[in-house]
Amino acid sequence: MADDDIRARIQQLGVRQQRFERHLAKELGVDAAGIEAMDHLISTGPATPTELARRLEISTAATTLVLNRLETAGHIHRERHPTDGRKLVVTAEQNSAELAYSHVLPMIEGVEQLVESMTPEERMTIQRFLDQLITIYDDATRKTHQNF
Amino acid sequence: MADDDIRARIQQLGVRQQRFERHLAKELGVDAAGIEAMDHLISTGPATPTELARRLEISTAATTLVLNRLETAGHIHRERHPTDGRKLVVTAEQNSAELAYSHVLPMIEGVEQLVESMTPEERMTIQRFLDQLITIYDDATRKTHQNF
DNA sequence: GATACTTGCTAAAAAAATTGATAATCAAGA
DNA sequence: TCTTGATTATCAATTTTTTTAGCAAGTATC
Repeated sequence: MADDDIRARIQQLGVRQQRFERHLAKELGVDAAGIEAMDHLISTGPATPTELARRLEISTAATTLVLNRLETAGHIHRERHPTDGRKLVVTAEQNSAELAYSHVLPMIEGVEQLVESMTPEERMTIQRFLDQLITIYDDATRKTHQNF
Repeated sequence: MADDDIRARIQQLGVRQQRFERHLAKELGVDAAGIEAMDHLISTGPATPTELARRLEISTAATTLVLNRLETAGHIHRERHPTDGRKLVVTAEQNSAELAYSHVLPMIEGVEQLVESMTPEERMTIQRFLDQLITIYDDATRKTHQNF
């Protein structure tokens, strides 16, 4: 019976995450795809448009438009790749990165405090739980694909 | 330091959830909004368009279009509200509900097994963790709103 | 060096959302 | 009762964002 409670909470968490992303997007004046791109650029560093397309799971054509919007807004800039002339390197502007980070900070600090408030055993429990949950979603996403 | 690991996992979970939803949408031939609407109708029973709009966090006009698409595809039907002539009652078709459920089943069973494999203490830890996490996201989403 | 692949972009079209307006209904109060 | 104001679902027009298809430039492989 507790399964249902936990599953309901997992779903609710997903709802909140999406809501937070949309909120962030509105707050910063960019669209949701732009937020995800910025997030990737900030947390993993510069990337090429194709890498971003894979990360956002949209076409490279759509990525071009996302980057156009971000560039127009002054949030990123594109440079030529030093060795591969076909590629570009997309980098988040310092100012925009800091602005975005400042908006995400409350969430980060909240999680930080929450994790710190737990015992090492609890942390391990949570970590294992999350890992297995991710695997479950991955498996479930592949499952029906394989009917072909 | 473990905070970062856990936060990364939380984010990854969100990515998988969205991916699963899109996968489901493609699998069933409806859009993501339609999936969420069906989910609500199946798990909480019939609802009015306005209720669905609130749940999906889109306008009632957009909801009308979502319902049109679902109705055309034979996944739902609309009836007049018994007491309030302005309202409609949207109900999921039995066949579609079962079909949708069968596609979500692998995920549900996975979570079920995962929860069953844990001790009562671990379950409580997870539950508290998820509850607090939801609260953190809610707070973070409100935060910058209140700059006005 | 010729051929095939990769990369990022453009253009046209499709998909889906928003905003604003409208018709029908309800709820209260004069 | 009737009228005023609010609510509900829809429609129409516009905007936003994505996809598909195709292309030009660069790279790699043979």
